[in-house]
Amino acid sequence: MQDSHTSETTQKSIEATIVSGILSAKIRPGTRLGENQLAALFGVSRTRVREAMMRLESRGIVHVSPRRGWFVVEPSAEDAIAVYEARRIVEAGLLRSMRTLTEEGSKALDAHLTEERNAMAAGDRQRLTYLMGDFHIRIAELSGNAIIVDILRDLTARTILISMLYQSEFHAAQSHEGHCRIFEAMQAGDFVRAAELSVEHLDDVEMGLDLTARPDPLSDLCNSLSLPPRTASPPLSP
Amino acid sequence: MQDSHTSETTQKSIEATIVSGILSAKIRPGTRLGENQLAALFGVSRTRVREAMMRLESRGIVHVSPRRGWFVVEPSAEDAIAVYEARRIVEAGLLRSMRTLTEEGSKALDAHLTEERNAMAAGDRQRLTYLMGDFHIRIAELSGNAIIVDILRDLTARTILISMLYQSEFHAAQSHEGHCRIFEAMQAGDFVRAAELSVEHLDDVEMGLDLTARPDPLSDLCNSLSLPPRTASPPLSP
DNA sequence: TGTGGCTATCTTGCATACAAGACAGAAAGC
DNA sequence: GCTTTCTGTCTTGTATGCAAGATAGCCACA
Repeated sequence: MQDSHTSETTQKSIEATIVSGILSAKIRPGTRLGENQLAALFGVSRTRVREAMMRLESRGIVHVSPRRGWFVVEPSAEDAIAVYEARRIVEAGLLRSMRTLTEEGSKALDAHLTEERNAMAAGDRQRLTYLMGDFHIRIAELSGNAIIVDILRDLTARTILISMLYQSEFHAAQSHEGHCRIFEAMQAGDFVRAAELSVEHLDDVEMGLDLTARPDPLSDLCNSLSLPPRTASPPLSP
Repeated sequence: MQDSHTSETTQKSIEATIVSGILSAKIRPGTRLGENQLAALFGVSRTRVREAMMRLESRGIVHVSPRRGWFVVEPSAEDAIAVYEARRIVEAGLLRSMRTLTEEGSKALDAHLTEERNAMAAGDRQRLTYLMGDFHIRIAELSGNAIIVDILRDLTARTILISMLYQSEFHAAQSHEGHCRIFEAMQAGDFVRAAELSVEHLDDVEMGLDLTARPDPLSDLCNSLSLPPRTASPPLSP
């Protein structure tokens, strides 16, 4: 699910690969997604790449600058606020709609929180970013409602892009603590409390952002100079 | 916004036209959307039609049957349940997140409810279907959150498709009454109550569906025989 | 009369070709 | 040295061509 070019290039693998790359913080906001590069990477023609880009655009993941190229979105401060507001609405509504936490669900969340702890102990920041977002998707999966899962996956992807732009430092321990408290409320069957905690948790994370910072203080520069982004792994190299 | 081929064929007009057609119940579920037909209708090449179809597919509005064609989705009974559940989650979360109802918002909703009454008096069922769905979108617009508006628009489109498949008769008066009660709660500033009423309203509508009915008892037949659907206006004729 | 298979036609899937615009870098002028 | 302009290159935008598959209708045949 996370390597680029499998032998069988299925219909939506380009789309899924890019979203997966964002969710695991391997693709930065503003990353250029050239049709030719992607076509070569996946061994297909530009046509199919464009179709994937169109779908991703309708999901709010990429945007096109006419005759310049496709870019992973760089959410503005207003966008960031809207995304967090949307997440509060959907996640609180979701938790409030829940009635029971199944045994499997409890185990799944427990295992997830253990993974979070392991990643924290290992200092694996990229994996941690992925897990912190995935927790909320896991909760959506408990509901069994694929529509909500899709919505939250896309919102989480945008959240990760936002955090890469505006989050000066990563309070992983605090987020993990928030997740644990939400889980405890769910285990206690108090889904109203879980919803409230979830809203507070999202408020906390949003408050930790520096939304006064320009979205692209020097990532623009990097792109202009055709330099790779300032992280360990280059965006889409095989 | 509702006629097919304007002189300026903008980037997303195909997409918007089809969604608009569904929202106003002019396009039935299962309607075949031939690439060639749409291309001719909009005066563009199949390429752009395909791009619009791709975006609509990612929004859950159409689906493709390989080498057979594009079709407006015919939600299954399970899909219908998931859509209503998702709407309850999002709309209840939305209303609970609201704090005030502005003067403009109150006027907009009031005007909308008047339109509903007018359409009921005129017996304009198609317009009524549109308005009944649009009420919920209007509420989303009050929040000023474009993400939530988009989500609810797509869910509403699917809701209308569901009602065309499973709703034996249309209790417009009952729905209108529900909308009025939600509006009253909002005017009173009681958004928790408004959220509860919204959930009940959606429950009522869902209960009015006959989900045991097969999704396509004879619309399949109509398509197979290349007959127009059994409504007044043919799906996409100019 | 019913049934099986064949073919003609129509559909989408996918690649490619060409056009138009944006950008970078060089060259020219001041 | 600085600015301006021009041109080559690279990008996406769009149409078109061809191939593969699905379907319908016809024909042969039992």
